Amino acid sequence: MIKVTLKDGSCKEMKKGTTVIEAAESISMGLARAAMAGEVNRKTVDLRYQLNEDCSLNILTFDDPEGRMAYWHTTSHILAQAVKRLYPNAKLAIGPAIETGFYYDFDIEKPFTPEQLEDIEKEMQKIIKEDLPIERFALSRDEALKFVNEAGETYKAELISELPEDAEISFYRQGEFTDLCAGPHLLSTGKVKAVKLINLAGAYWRGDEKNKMLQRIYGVSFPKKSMLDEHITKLEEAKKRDHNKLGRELGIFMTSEPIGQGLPLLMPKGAKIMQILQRFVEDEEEKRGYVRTMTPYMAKSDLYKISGHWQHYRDGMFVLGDEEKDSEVLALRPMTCPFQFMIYNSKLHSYRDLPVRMAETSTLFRNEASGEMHGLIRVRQFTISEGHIIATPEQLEDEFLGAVDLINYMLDTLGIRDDVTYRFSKWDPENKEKYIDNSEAWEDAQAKMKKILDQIGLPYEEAVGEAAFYGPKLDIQFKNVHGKEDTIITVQIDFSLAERFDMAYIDRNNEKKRPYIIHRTSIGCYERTLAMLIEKYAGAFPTWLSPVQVKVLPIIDKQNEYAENIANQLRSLGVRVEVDKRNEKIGYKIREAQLEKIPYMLVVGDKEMQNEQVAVRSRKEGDLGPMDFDKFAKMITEEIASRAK
RNA sequence: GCUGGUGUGGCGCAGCGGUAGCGCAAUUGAUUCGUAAUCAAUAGGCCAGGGGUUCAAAUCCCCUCACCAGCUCCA
Repeated sequence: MIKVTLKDGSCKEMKKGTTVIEAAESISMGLARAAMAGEVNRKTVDLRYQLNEDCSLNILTFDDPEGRMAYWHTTSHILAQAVKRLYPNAKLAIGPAIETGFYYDFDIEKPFTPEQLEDIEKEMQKIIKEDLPIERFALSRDEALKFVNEAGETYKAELISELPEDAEISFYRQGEFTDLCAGPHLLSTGKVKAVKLINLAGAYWRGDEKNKMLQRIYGVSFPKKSMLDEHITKLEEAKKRDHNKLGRELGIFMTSEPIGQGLPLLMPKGAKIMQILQRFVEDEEEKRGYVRTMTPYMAKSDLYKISGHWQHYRDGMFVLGDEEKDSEVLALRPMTCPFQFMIYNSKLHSYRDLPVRMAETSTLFRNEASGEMHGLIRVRQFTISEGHIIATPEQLEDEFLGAVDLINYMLDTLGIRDDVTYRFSKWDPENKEKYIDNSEAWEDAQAKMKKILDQIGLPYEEAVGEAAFYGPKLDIQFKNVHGKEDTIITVQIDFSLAERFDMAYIDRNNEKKRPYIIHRTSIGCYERTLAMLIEKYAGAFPTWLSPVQVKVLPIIDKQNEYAENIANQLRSLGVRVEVDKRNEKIGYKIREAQLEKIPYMLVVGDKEMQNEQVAVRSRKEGDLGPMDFDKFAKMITEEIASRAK
């Protein structure tokens, strides 16, 4: 007998060799029905796993992330089985569970059509109905290779051949279908209930664009139909917040075919929000000791050759002129660093001058690949709250902390602190040609950064291979409505460009020293941040950010003059106001203002006119009733000044 | 850049070989009205652009451009 400690802390004696599912059955049949996988001594295991010694056991259900993963992973096998039944020539690549469901990659002569997707889904339903038991078996590496080669599964063979020679390789079989897989898996195909194939996409084998493009099918599944319906509704709701749709509907931005891809036009409302953000950032930077620069939008290739951008990012730059024919070529700037470095180098610096904090509201140009553009998130021209801190090694830590503090202040004020995650982006020592080659300096800079991050106590995730070519980064990540993560803000430690630009300061002992450089943004790229704010607030911005803060709605034209008067008084207080003088009923005017997501509507009729009042209607709370105008003016100006959320 | 999908009046869509339609918005007129849509009339489109097939193309084929999702990339 062995002792098994359960989740609630209780201890249960079981026979040696009891499987996880048997253990679950001994607890309750309900739990056994819901069981998707097990967790033994904190490691996720299959339901078929045998308990051979004293251990802790937790039964994972669909409510546990790992349980859900097992459920979705099994569904991906059902997908693969259905595809093999309908298209026996399809070759299997990989089919993992992901955060939002699962996918499977196939190599098939002709890409799938959406109609075929329906057929595949139907076949999956059949497989579920057949309730095929899922069996696990293991083979030696050689046996496994023989097995998949006989089946003609060349992608699987490639995967197996890279495993160590003594590896024991597991397979899962359901009916006529067998797949190489580490598991865990459910016990039979009938455990899967509601399935939906979501979309089709191309994906390179092993994520490398040099490899063949495979056909990827994404899907999701749930133990109950109602859960699937709920999930689909949620996806649809999220799409309604899509900045790319909402931003256009609300007249924030537009695109135009003759202007070109990745070149959005900010319309009056979008430009107003941008200006508000920009003033906010610039004022705050000034308070925190930054000086401003304004540097050229282009430079000779010579500059980028010094920085290394010409070598690393030539393809991503808009080059003006022909390198073959012209004696010199210019390029639109893809970043501001070398320009600010030139300003730094314009004089000799004492250690007493440092740190130098330079900021610029900087328009940049990057020739993103044609398939990359997305609304305001990935564009070819954008404006960034760029800046560089030149510091002595002793100052590095404090300056880094200061940069993070500024960022967190921005995130708090915008009300998005809880919507972001922090990523510590490191270099990839396996891929040296992507980076400045100095292993020692990399490890040193990363160690310094890690120390600072740990000291602040930010909950960060490490990401290998995400560093800039000149140094490690702290990236602030935001997930868009489609669940895709983008970097909005970044702080980088640069140990190498000071060398390339021969930047220096004179220390206490009258010796020339290399400074450290921190590349940082306050609010990131304005366009991207705007996109994020649209999605966060579903277009209903906090009052201080709203392009139109108040709409005055006269009930009939008799009150137009009073309405204008009210509007002008508010304008003189710095409030952004419009008056709706159209000959429409009040309900209609309210409806339109509400759809435009304007924070306050002021209804004015005879009663208000007589009493110097306004009937306030809040976008959030509806009719607030009549209020003295002065009181409303005080209320809204305070709300704006405090940047209330 | 790659895979797939989409492109029809300002917006949302229908039409898928036989003279371009609906809803909303817009404009004009009437209505002077108290918290999410007043009534009526009118106007608006070389069906993304170019080429081809056909007696005939929004509709079929080819190319280009743009938009969407995914992959790859992202200083």
